[in-house]
Amino acid sequence: MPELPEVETVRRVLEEKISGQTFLSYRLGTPTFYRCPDDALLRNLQGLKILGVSRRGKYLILRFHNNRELILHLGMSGRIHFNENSPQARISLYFSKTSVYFQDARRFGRVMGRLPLLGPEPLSQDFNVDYLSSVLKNKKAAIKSALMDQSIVAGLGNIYATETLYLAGIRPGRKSCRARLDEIQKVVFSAQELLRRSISIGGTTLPDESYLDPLGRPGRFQDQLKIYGKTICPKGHAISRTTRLIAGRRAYYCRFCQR
DNA sequence: CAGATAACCTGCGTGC
DNA sequence: TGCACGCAGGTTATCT
Repeated sequence: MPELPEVETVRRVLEEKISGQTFLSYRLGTPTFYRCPDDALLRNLQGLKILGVSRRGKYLILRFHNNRELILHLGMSGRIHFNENSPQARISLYFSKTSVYFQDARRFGRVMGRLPLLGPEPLSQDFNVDYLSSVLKNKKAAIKSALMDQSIVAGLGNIYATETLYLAGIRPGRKSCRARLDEIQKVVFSAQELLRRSISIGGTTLPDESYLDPLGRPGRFQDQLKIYGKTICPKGHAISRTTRLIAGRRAYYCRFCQR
């Protein structure tokens, strides 16, 4: 489900709903995430006031008093909501006035104490042509793999990497080191444009509705996708797919618009 | 050591 | 109807 714009949308709702409240207790589901949260980590946060909710890449950061943090990652199917009746929640967080439920069918979500090492935020000044070209120039891996590598840039997943490469006119399987400077400029610009526009309308909710914000609202960016999940590109060409897997999945692209 | 691949886990749609 | 199979927005451990 969730890439940067969706996580950012979740962050905004969460911050609005729980800032200033005290973290009272929690309950783990059975089974919980497949990488279980550290019980001591959660225990040690009890009684602390939550100051706000931040985001880094696809990670949510609950900021507590005393510089303490709780990191959430939604994985593929994770969803945050406030509905009382959710016995299947993998974890429930009880704050003084609000209960937060973390649902996650596939159990790939995570609750942890610290962030992993991440590349720059794609919407920050640090993500620019100089940076990206210096990283890509020595890499032979497919450019799509590079864009989805969270240690290179934090927040792009399958949907936004696919769309970015379409807008930049680059095939997903192209070797990173074979991207020209003007193309890398387009990658940076397109990714930022996509992410900004998507955030402004609540992210992407695909037809299966596996992403909804914490209040159950869908995003609207799916209407602006150019090739992800499509059979033809905006110019009417049939979409192709790579025979080889790239970053573990088949990559979709237009062989006329992308070189 | 970079890069590719397998594994983690559950649910849903498809085709036989 | 039942069942095997493929596929899904992600990360990470393990290979080559």
